[in-house]
Amino acid sequence: MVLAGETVLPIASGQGAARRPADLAAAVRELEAGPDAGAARRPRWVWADTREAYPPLLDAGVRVSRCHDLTLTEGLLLACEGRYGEPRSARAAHARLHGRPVPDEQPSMPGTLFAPEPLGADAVAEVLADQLRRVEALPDPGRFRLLVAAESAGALIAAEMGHDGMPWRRDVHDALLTELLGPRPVHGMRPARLQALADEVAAAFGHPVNPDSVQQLVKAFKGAGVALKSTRSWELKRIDHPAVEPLLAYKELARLHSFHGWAWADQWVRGGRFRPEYVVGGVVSGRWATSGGGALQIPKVMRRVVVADEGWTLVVADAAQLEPRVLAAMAGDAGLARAAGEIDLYSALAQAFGGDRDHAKIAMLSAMYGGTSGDAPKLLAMMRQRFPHAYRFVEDAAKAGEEGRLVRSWLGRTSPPPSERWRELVAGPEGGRAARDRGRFTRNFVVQATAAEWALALMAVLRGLLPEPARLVFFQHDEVMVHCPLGLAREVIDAVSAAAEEATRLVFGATPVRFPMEAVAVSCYADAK
DNA sequence: TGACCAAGCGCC
DNA sequence: AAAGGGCGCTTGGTCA
Repeated sequence: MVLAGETVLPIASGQGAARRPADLAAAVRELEAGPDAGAARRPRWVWADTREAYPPLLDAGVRVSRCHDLTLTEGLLLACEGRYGEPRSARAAHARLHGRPVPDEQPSMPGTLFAPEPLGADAVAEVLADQLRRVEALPDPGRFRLLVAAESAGALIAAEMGHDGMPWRRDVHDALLTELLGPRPVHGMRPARLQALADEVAAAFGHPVNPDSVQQLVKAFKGAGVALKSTRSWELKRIDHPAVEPLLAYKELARLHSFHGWAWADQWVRGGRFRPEYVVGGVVSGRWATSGGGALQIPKVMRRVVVADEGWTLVVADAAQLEPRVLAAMAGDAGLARAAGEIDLYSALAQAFGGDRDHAKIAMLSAMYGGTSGDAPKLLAMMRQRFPHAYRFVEDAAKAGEEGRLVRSWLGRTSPPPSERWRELVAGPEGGRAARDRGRFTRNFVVQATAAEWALALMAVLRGLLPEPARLVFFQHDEVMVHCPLGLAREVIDAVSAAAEEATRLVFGATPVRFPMEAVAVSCYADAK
């Protein structure tokens, strides 16, 4: 079912002509809840961009069960086809289809002078048909279809989470800030506690220093006979000077104040809800990004501000050691898969290694991230010996990256090609360094991107299993949060486990690898761990 | 004055 | 506890 502007166009055969209902939202609601609307029979909505099409429906109280997002799909396809940089909007895709000049990528920001007419329903149907053809031409269309479905479901979920928002108690937030920083200052002033720490720093140096200025700090330490390469906190911790302690305290609190302080809450919290703007596929690996609100960087200390409504609860779940499990499943490494069949993967790994858990963890992370420092080389040799297939899998990805080739996730998300700049660097005297850097990136890409796919599948399945009026309200890479009435907690917790199993089956088929996802019901996010 | 970069650190 | 890949976001500082 195509939705373009105000037009609804059935594209399955024999379902009638395009129409422009007087009340679009009501028409969509009706089609979603049609007489024979079993879950599998509900329409799949095809539209240019979920970020534009869906929020008005949500505002009108309408939710859809599935969609095909042309823009997201175009991005996935272009990358896969080795055409990474080309504009990915549905409009651009349509222009290319007709051999017309392709419009520049145009973020639809408020205040843009030209808001182009939305693509017509026929054009949307044409782009869809073209995309479906291109998918079938890929080496593994089945997996890619799953990727498209999951990415599109993610777009629905992102819009819904932005609409519903995560519970955020402003009174608790204010109390926390006041406790740590002092009362809210008038605009532009430092909170009392921060000012006191800044004064302590100045006193330690014997002259005023702006603790927010790296330059001034380095100069001040130099004057005190301490040479510093940077003012990173771990470097500061190593030196002995009376300014260090108040400075470290200042840095931590100043960050809290400027990133997640009162001004942030004024902008992002309304009606007891924090409503971030998620960007699906905003990271090349397929992880989500945010375009405001910093939802993916909320400091742990802030978790006590996230409190369920009266009579409701928060079901919080995160996938344990997701990335090594993903590697085990992808590489088809029997030994690693056996370890990943256990709840605590690292302990199982340590047994297979004959070493301790910490070393097993370092070995695993080094393999996935390309670590070289400390004990990594020795532990990597062990990895290679014990888990040759898994080792080979990430080594191949790294080698591809070093040679400037593309790599793909399990479902077919494709890494960006190397830049011109990179090719120049690689040809130059310091070429080895640039090559190794890209190798580390592609090595990690195959794992991180596939982990993102699993998480997307998990959310898509979970969304379909949630009983009304439970809502997904937060997602952070491998962690989800559901807000629901207390009485539904058990059902939601079970839904999370079921969704993890189903996501694993969807993405990897039959595999001995387990993906444990333990959910807990808490009234406050801070109590979840 | 606005655009842009680097540093630094929060999250996974 | 960190290593290491990925990000967002703010501040200070530079440059046109």
